[in-house]
Amino acid sequence: MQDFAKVSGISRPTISKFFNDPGSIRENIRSKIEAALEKYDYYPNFYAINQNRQLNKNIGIVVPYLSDPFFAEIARNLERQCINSGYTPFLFSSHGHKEQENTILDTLRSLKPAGVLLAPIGRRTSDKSKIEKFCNNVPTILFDSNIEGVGSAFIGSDNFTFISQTVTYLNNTGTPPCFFEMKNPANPNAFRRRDAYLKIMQGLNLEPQIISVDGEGWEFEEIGRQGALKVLREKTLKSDTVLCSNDRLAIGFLSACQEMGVKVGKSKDCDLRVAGNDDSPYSKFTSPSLTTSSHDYESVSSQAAESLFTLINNYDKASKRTETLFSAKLIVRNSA
Amino acid sequence: MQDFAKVSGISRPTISKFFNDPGSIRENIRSKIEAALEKYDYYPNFYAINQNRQLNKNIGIVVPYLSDPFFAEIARNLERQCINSGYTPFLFSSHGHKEQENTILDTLRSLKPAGVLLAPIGRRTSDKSKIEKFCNNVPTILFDSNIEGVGSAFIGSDNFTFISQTVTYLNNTGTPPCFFEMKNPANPNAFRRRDAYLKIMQGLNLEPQIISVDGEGWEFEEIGRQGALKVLREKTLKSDTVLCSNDRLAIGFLSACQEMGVKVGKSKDCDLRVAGNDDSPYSKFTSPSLTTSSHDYESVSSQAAESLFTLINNYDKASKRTETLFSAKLIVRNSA
DNA sequence: ATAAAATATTGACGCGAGTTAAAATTTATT
DNA sequence: AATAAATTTTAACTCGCGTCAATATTTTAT
Repeated sequence: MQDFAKVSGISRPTISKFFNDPGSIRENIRSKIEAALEKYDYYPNFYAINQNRQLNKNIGIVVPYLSDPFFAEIARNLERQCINSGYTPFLFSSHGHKEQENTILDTLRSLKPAGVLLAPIGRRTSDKSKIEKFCNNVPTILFDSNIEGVGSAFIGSDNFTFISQTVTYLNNTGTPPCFFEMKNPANPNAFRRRDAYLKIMQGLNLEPQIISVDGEGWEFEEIGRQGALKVLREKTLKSDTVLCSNDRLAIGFLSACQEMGVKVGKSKDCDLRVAGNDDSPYSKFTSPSLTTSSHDYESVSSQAAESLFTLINNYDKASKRTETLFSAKLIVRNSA
Repeated sequence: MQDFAKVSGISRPTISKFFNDPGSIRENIRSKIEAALEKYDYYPNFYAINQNRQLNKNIGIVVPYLSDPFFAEIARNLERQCINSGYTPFLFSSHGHKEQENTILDTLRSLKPAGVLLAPIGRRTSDKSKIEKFCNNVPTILFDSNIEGVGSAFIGSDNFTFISQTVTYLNNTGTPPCFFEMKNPANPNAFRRRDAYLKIMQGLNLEPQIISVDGEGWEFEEIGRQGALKVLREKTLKSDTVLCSNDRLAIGFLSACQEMGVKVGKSKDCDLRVAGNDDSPYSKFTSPSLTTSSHDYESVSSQAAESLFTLINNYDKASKRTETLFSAKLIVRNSA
């Protein structure tokens, strides 16, 4: 930078100011710098920049599993929000492993970002005390999956409305649904959905049936398919309507139905109605297209990002932890 | 680190050595450090670590669009490879925009990573001279999408085998296919696939039909669906067999067929056969399940990672640029 | 026990830009 | 034109750890 300052005819501190906020220096000086920049192709060193800075512009984004289209979509939105607000996002995926999540937390601690947007792999799976300690050192907003009392805020979707809307709809238009889920879900929202299903069925004075299928990991479609094949073969379904804990399981379920010659849909000649949750980008294109509940992706991500930005700018002033839940929107398609 | 050295009773340079390679110091000293680490929870500063280092362990991974399941999958594999080899991967998505790709390149230049795995958004879309300059400064391996002469190596899939296998198979089992694609594809491999289709049909002495549908961006399913609806309504298909340029378009095509009551499959009562390319994670679960060509994800990613690691360790010795293409594997399912 | 080899300690410098305070210069105001 | 206000320049310090050379201390081999 010293060299660049010399050749551009501007003092080093001014150059430094320029890179932090080009608007803070006088027009004629700025254009001189810009001209020199064109000519000499200098770029500041990331490590040196951040070494002795009080507040940098780096934001960490952590999701449990980036190959899941839901998280891919959320991550994409969050990155965009950060970029638009002048931050540099660093994206990490825990790959569904606690160890990886911990490693990422260590990396981030060392990166000392201005803030972090964290979707933990789960209250029961994550290393709670580690995350707690992390949040005490780095301004952090939790999203998607809540850990009570941890982080400065939580922003997510209201799993109860997901289920209640759909159960009500399915009940009003036909048989009340049974609930199809993983016995050991990778994502903790599944527990809340199961609870919601039970509560709502109870409220409607209906007998619940929960089908919990085997399988570990994040290959939900295959797990759903295998589970559905089993259920369909053994004919253990007590209802002709199935509500799946998430869309990816539902996609697997639909695939099994096709394989078994079970016709899915709303018309009279159909054997089964199947609904999902999450409105994954692929649900619109299944055969039949999947009836599901949609996250308010846009609201969740913009709210999470906004919360983090204000948190960053007011980190000294302590404020109460907030939890924000966005309601689901029922998306009626052809499968139920 | 000075403080930590004091309380742990070990000298600072030794602590420094410990963090760079715990195996390089004596057992008894190491365990002392580890004990102190437990007790005092010290972690080194990322910026300071990298500031005055000759070779760091950071690797940049850049993909054009992370919400595309193909890139999500490749990125996941690449990250794993890096982690397993002791590197810290930093993942970036260009979000399909040249400007974003350029910004990422700037960030990476400043990050001075040991190496970069880059999948450009495309020979025609990317800022070629910018990428070229970048590659002169940072050890870079290109993957997925080649830019002739740029980077130290290219690793990708052989688009020709994708198409040739499938065309041959479709031709042998029924009508030769027409080719369904985007007029202005977001991913440059589409051009190679189109060319391959033409060449192969010519070689077989068959009349090609290319259907190029409108639409911009990365929402391939919807683009495929709209395009298919148009084609099906206008009955412009000259063949009862459709080969789609990629799986996501095919998924949209299948969705349109379902909507129009067109039956897809291999049996006699079916109207159409549809095949895709890429073997996206969702293709197994469509109705009917999608016949497609599979990338050798594992080989591409491990080869790309390995190439980068050896490049990093031999950056001084100049070696010739190599191009490695992995063949596709035909995955016959029910749609064709 | 002694010599040789391997490792640890001491002390000091450097990385490259952020940051600050005082002095010098430019621009804006009266 | 004189004064006040806003920027820029100068000069120097800082950040935390990598790195290196000389020295001291282990460990291993003889």
